[in-house]
Amino acid sequence: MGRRAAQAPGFPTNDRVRRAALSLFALKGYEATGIRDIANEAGISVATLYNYMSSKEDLLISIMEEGLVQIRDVALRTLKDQTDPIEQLAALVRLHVWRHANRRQSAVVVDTEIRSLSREGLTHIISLRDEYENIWREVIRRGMLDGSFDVLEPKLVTLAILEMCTGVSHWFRPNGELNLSYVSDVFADAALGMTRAKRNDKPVRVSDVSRMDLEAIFLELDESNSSGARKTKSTS
Amino acid sequence: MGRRAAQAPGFPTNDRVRRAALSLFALKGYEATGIRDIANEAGISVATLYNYMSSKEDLLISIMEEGLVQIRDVALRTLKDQTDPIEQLAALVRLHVWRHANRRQSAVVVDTEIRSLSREGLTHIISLRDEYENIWREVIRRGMLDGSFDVLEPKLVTLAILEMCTGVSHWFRPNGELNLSYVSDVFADAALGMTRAKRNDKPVRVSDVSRMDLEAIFLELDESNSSGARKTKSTS
DNA sequence: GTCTATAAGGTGATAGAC
DNA sequence: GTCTATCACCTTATAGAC
Repeated sequence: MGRRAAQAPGFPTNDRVRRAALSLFALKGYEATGIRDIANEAGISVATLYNYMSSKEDLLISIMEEGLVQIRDVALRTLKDQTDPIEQLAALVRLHVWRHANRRQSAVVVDTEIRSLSREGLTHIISLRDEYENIWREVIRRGMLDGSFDVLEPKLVTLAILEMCTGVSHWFRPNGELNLSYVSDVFADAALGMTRAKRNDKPVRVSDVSRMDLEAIFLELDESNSSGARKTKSTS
Repeated sequence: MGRRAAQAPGFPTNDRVRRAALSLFALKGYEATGIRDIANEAGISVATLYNYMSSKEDLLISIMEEGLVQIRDVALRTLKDQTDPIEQLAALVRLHVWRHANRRQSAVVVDTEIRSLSREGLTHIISLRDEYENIWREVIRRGMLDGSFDVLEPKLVTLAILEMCTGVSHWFRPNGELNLSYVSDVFADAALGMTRAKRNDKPVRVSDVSRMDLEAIFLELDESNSSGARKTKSTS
């Protein structure tokens, strides 16, 4: 794997630890990442590392929690601006795709490391994930009731759309040739097709729904979060 | 994690090792699985285990290879029976969903342990996966040319459909309340919606395409494979 | 807050007897 | 083919000095 240069100092140690763990967990996986790797990447010793976390698993839990809470809150906030299920579904798809592309590390850890959790943390994370999934389910359900969507099985289609969008994190590269705004259009259009979205008996395409400034939405959230910054370990 | 009972004997040791590794890799992940776990699950000692594999990673590679070769071959064989891209896409979706539900362990390992491979095995596995993806891409491409499909970006939509179907392995339970044949219908319908599949200018639903006996297809393959059984380690 | 040193046990893999 | 015993190293986590 080779020795990586420690991250640039200047950031508080607390942040450096989180970033180090996040990038290593995303790259190699939680099990394959040792606490020496984390300490080294953060530029501190193993003993010092334990001043910023209570255990390796607690660090994982807090990283996953942050990611899930963030996307859940963004989703809830965004849905308040719209009432049309078609607009809402397109917005959810864009948000989810954006996050899985531009916050890839966080998304990957949330998506793949659930199996590394042991009971205590597991129930907590699962319940957060369920909250987020229920937001989607509710939009699909309402769209079926008002005739916007026509699907065989709302529950399954919800999962299908979610998995489809989650997959973006597997191949999207921030500096690649694909434009993220375009990618999120393609996926929103796919979701509208999957649900057979219709307005006035006419199929709806992505060009028929309004767009949104994803960058701004997540930026706003980043700011409102960093003011009340969460800690991994309560320091006395 | 607790001590699991070793698998019933009767099967050749070679098979028991493969089954043990497969189920443990799928359950806990490759990194979290020790060679002692595998040996214990297979009912042999660690030293004996090394008579049936050359290394833990080689065992992983051979498991992933088997899974990928199998689904690739099933896909190729099935496509030969049909020429209509719409029928072909529905068939691919059904096969992929079926496999990710009924051969869940194999599918999960193939989908999640790519990052555990180191160069040597990685290139081999990636090229197999690319072969399989290209089968899908070609079907979508042909469907676009003959007017069956209408998508914004064939490459992205191919990935989207694949990821959507792959997700089935995350929640499907063989003895749960969902009927697999129904699930594969829902997903085939979703894929037809995503691609805006049309025949004679009318949207195609899953009820408009022919079904197939998935059970029989995979059974046939199991049999043709077990005759020329692959070995993990060449025994002198 | 940060370090060096170390505890206590797990890791993949092998030697050599039977 | 299968085993017991062992190697060299790595793992998470902590004690105690500064």
